[in-house]
Amino acid sequence: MRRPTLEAVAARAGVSRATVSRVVNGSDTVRPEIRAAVLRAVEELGYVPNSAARSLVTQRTDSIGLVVSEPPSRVFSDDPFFSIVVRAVSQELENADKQVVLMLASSAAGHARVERYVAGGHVDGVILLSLHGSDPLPAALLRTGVPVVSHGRPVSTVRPPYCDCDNVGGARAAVEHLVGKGRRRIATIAGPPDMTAGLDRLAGYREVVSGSDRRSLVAMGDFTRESGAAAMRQLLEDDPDLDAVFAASDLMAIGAMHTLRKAGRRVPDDVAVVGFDDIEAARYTDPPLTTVRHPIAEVAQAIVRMLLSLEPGQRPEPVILPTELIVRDSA
Amino acid sequence: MRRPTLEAVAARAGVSRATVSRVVNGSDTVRPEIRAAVLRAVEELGYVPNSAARSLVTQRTDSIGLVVSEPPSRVFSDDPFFSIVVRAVSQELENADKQVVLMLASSAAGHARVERYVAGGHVDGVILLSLHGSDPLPAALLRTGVPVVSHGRPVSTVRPPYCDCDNVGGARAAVEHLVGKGRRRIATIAGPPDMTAGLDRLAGYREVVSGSDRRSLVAMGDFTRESGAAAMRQLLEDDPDLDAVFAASDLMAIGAMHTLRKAGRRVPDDVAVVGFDDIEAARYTDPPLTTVRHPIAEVAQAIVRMLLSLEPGQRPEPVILPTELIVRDSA
DNA sequence: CTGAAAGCGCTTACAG
DNA sequence: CTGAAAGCGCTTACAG
Repeated sequence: MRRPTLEAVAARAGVSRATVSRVVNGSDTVRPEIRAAVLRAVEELGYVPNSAARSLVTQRTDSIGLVVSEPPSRVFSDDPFFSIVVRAVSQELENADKQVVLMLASSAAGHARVERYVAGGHVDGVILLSLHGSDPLPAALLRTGVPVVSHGRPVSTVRPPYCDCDNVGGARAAVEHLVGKGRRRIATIAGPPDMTAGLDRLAGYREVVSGSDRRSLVAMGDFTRESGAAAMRQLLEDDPDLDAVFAASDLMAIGAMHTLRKAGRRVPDDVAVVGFDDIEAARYTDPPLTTVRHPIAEVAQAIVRMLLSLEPGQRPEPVILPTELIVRDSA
Repeated sequence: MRRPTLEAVAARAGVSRATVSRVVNGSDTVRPEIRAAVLRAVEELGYVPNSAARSLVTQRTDSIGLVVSEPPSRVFSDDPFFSIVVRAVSQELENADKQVVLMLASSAAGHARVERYVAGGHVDGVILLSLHGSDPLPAALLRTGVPVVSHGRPVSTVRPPYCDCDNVGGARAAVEHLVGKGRRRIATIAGPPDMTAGLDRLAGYREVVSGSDRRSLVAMGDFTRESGAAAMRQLLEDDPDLDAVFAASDLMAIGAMHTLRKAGRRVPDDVAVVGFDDIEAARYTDPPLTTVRHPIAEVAQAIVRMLLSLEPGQRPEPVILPTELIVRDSA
């Protein structure tokens, strides 16, 4: 079932290929009768332009790469972050009539593939997700000359333009809330130290704690429930008298609450818990989770707009969106 | 920053474009010295083949479309199903050196876009997700002649090949477990009636209930937490004496437990709860959720293999993977 | 084993 | 306003 070409449409409409091309591309320098005849032929033949041929001459592909750079261990995690970003990006790109090409790079081989793919001119731009400190991808992609933006501030020294939420301010608000509730021993479960979301939320915690004559008490996690549960066990061992914990993600807060329950601590009576992200699950925990809203979809939309308006050689300023403390029952 | 072409590599290596093409594509009919010279030139110039030009002549794109057909209301839900499928498909396709092009079709305009995109030869095959009864997409895509497979049995009369889990059997096992525990008034929160996962899980429930001289008690949901919470409220109103509920998704089970808690019912003492899917969150509810394991990633892998091995004109048999009851504390 | 040549299906100056 | 022609960057019979 061979698809009809421009040639076939031209023959049917009795015009040249150039004219068909003009009509198909919406040029307004075509006589109405001719346009109508061409459109009829297009319709009758079910003509759809071949995208490879078009890209070859226009040097555009009308697709954008969404590169997710994650270690294999987290690739199957059910972090809603991924899903929300993917959907928001697709939706926003849809308005610009562009497609999303998804690329997971979870290994060195994966990185090489992504790099080749981008260098092969397959996409007009790249959105980077989940950047880790040692990640060589940003530098490699920047070198291809293709426009690149990052969802979240990258750790690496070579920095593509990015959009992020106010991680430090959000963490600060969370911990200040705990201080305001009179909590004395406030611990934190931090995110991975090779991601800026991990670093910045920890920085916000430290600022408030050290500014209020409290001692800091830190355990590390990697944003997953399981790591939150493990970190909470560690924290209880380190200081059985703690009366509050700020987890750098809702998933870790959920894991922490699981551990607290098993240890017989009541939330918030014995230990107050605050999360970060305000994912939907935060409304369904027992008790419902007090957390910091992370405008994930809004950041994604901003990224897309940034990418689409990027002029060659230009370095736009980062965009930082505000967070908001959402008080529920856990703290 | 113009990228080097075959031409440039040929000039540098002192051979013809045909020879460079052969080396780049791994043909073994090239003399070793020449191959080495070409590879050196490729390296020095940083040559990467232009994919549009290659596709134009080979008529292949080495990418596969993943089409998610969902109403806008659910597009931003954080159902891990979406994330798991996307990741599993990418991973599996990576082994075959193919890329995933993600397409969300959440409106009539979206459908038209997807159809045009596929008809435009942008992808070599299509994987369909979240099919709803009235969805015109399967028929439209099948008409393009591009290979299509579906994740989950489609409702529509025109049926692409598919892979699914044993929804009926899984639901049966869940309800039999409740019967075995001596529960008398077993309700169900069903999925949407325009999706086979909704229909089949309800059918499994009905089979067991009606085969054990119990009355059925059904409320409808749409697989989300919120719908599960609302359905549970309805159920408690309809029959305050119910002592068990089978929810057709873990998310709905989580919503139902939320409602039960607010209504002062203890789980499982007053009301036993069983879910479906065994998402990670099921291990972190209070109490941990008894559920039916849905091998989402395995189904996705099977789909990809099916798609890649599809011969033109062939209609492979559906593949149905088994489910497994996971007993925890909620029932 | 290698090269000259045709051709994949489009777009876009350039003439007219 | 329209058409003839060149060209985008590859691959692949076909000769040799």
